[in-house]
Order: sequence, then C-alpha cells, then structure tokens
Amino acid sequence: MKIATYNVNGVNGRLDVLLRWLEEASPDVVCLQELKAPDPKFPVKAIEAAGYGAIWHGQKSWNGVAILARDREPTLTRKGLPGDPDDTHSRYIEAAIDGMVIGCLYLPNGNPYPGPKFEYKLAWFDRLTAYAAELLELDVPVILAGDYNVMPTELDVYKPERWVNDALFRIEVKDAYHRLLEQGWTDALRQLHPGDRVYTFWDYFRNAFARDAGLRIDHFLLSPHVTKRLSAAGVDRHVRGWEHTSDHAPAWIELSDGPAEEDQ
DNA sequence: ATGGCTGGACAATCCAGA
Repeated sequence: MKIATYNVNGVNGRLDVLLRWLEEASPDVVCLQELKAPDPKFPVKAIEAAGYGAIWHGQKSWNGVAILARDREPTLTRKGLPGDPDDTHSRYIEAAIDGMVIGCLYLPNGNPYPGPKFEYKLAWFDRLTAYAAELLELDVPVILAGDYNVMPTELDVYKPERWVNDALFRIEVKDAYHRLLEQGWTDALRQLHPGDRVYTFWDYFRNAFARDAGLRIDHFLLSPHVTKRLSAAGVDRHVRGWEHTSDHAPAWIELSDGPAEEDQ
C-alpha cells in the first residue's frame, strides 16, 4: 500500500500536474495540502475520473486539505483540529481507510518571526500534539501526514545557518516537533534514510531546484502499529521539475500488508 | 543578507507562501 502527501499549491491551478502524477505514481491514498479553493470549487469530477474518491476541507484563497483514496471513498472521521473553536483555517482533515486513521495536516508557516503568525503556529502545534496523544491512546494504526512547515534537523536544510531565525527552523518549532515524536511517533522518511539529504520543497526563487537548495518539511508520522509495516519511503522529486509545478514534490511511503500478515 | 518567484482575488496592486 502506497500513501503519499503532496502540497499541491493550488488544486485547480495545478490540476494538470496533480492528474499527471496520480496517473504515473498510482498511490493508494493521497493527502493534499494548500488546495487554495473553497469547497464548491474542489475539482471532484476530475479526481473521480482519475479513479479516486475524495473528502476535502477547503477555504477561499488559502489553506485547504483533502484526502484521496483509489477505487474507494475515504470515510471522514474529522474536519478541523480540536482545541480552538475560533480557528477558521482549513488545515486538518482525517479519514478511516483500510483499518487505519489517516490525518492530513497543513501546519501554519508562522513567518515572520517573531509575531502573531509565529504564535499561531506554536499554538496550532500544541493543539496537534494534544490531539496526537489521544490518537495514540486508541491503539490503532495512525498516520499523520502533511506539510509540517518544520525542518527537524540540520540535515533537512540546504544551508542551516541561513534559517536560524525563520519560523520553519526556530528552536521552539523544532522542539515542538521532537516533543510530538517523543509520544511514540516515527518519522518514516528519516527512519529509512537516516543519513541522507532528502528534500520535499524547493522555493521558486533563485533557481533553487536546479541548485538543490531544498528543505524537508513534508513528513509522515507513524504510530507503532504502522511503523512495523513500513517498507519504503521516498520523494518524487522529478515532479518538482515539471512545468507549472508546485514548489513541493510529492512524498510517499509504502506499507506491507495489514496486521493479519504481520502476525504470521 | 536580501530579493527573488508564483497564484489568487481583483481588476491595481496586495497578500501569503517558505
């Protein structure tokens, strides 16, 4: 089973790129971020024509998350992160698929630091961490996938010294990420590629992709049940080289078959 | 170090992204 996460940076503006990648990569489940579209503008017909069922949580202009599942309908289990009823951003959606809980998240960028956007990022992170603890208590397979807007270590940044005061690399944010991991989650890509530079984002400026001036900010966090099944992880970085593409590339993991086989 | 690029909402620039 192949599960992907992709910050598509505009689901309508880049629909051609999304469909091309779906056709090529054929993931079973896809977590999308940055739809940049309100609910009625989600391109559900094109996605269904490509063979995917979908649930989505959109918003005008910004944010927006969705979960796609090949040849089936994801079962919606949650829209929006608990902990703040006044939060209007569409940044979390969750589904039950194949006996797993799959949370798709778009953590706030938080720039500029310092400021209210940075404070919102930290508060959102705290809410995610509190909710993640509840998910672990369920003792079922859970995947929290998406754009975390944090480079966890220096290995995840092309030039760490340039980013020390950026909201994606501030110590408060890295600490929050590590506190989340300490609950018992596994960073799937880092688990299988402990020493490699594997980026998921290259900005549009200064020819960043050609220079490989990238960041690793899209992550899969796996609960213990899922970690046991992790067989591969990677990034479809060539997609970042396509015309009219997102500034992120799709990242993916592969899982071996479910608990029945694992117990043999 | 900074400014560079891109899309969306608008109908000229501004905002947000990372």
